Amino acid sequence: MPELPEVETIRRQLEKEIVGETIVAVWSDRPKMLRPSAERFLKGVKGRKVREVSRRAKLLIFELDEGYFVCHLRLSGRLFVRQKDDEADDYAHVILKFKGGQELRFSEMRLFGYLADQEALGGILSKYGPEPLDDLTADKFYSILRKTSRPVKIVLMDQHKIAGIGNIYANDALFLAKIHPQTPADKLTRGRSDILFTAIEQVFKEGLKYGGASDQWYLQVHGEEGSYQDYFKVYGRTGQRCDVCGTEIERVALGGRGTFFCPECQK
DNA sequence: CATGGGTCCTGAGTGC
DNA sequence: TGCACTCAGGACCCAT
Repeated sequence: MPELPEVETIRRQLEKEIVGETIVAVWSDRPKMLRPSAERFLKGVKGRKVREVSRRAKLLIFELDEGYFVCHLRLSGRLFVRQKDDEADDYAHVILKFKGGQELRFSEMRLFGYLADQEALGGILSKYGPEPLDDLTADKFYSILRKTSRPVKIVLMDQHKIAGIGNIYANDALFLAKIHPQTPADKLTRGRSDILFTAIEQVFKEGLKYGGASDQWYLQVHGEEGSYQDYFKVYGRTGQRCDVCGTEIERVALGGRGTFFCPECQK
């Protein structure tokens, strides 16, 4: 699932590919993926030029010469940069067509992802928590954790508390920090909070270094896979041996999400 | 405000 | 081989 490292990898690639392009048309066979509606979305972007591609949490933000729109990849979303005569992409439900024949194709098997204009977003961008690689500090992180007794993994994944952490990196960061996912957030000492904060930075940097994790659907803008999935520590590794102690990795459900940990290293 | 459950959607996986 | 069924999963919505 695209999390901060995957979305940031795509952002960096898009920045090189589509800045300066002018949107001349939008095609879709699933108009519900365009917000607030296909008609209004089209009206907001047609004829506009892409000035910059930025990111907030897991949202890609396309800054235009007038206004902006965003894209959320949710579970199985992919963005491909293609030429108009390139062969079709599976599950491509929205295509932005640029002047000159280049295209930005939004492929989304589960149909949870969306493109939204400013109007459809309301104020949601300001409701996200701090960016882990940017404005989050060890102090802020500790103060977030001590305010709730929910399991620490649930807190990590709460976008309103901290932005950009999803299931893969939450599991792997907790493993690196040797913290059990179910630990109540407010039971962590300042020292362990600091270790977890560093672990989050570490797994995100590693994810970025490998171009993201392509364990299910995620692909980069030309269809390449990332390779962080080859370096998963616990995520998706039920029954395999822990790299540190050799104990079998376990899986439990926490908040309805698959949760992976080493019962020996993470107590 | 904090918390937890339901919901969306479809391919993959399971059982027969 | 193929059918019917269940499940995963991010974030929003709603009830408590």
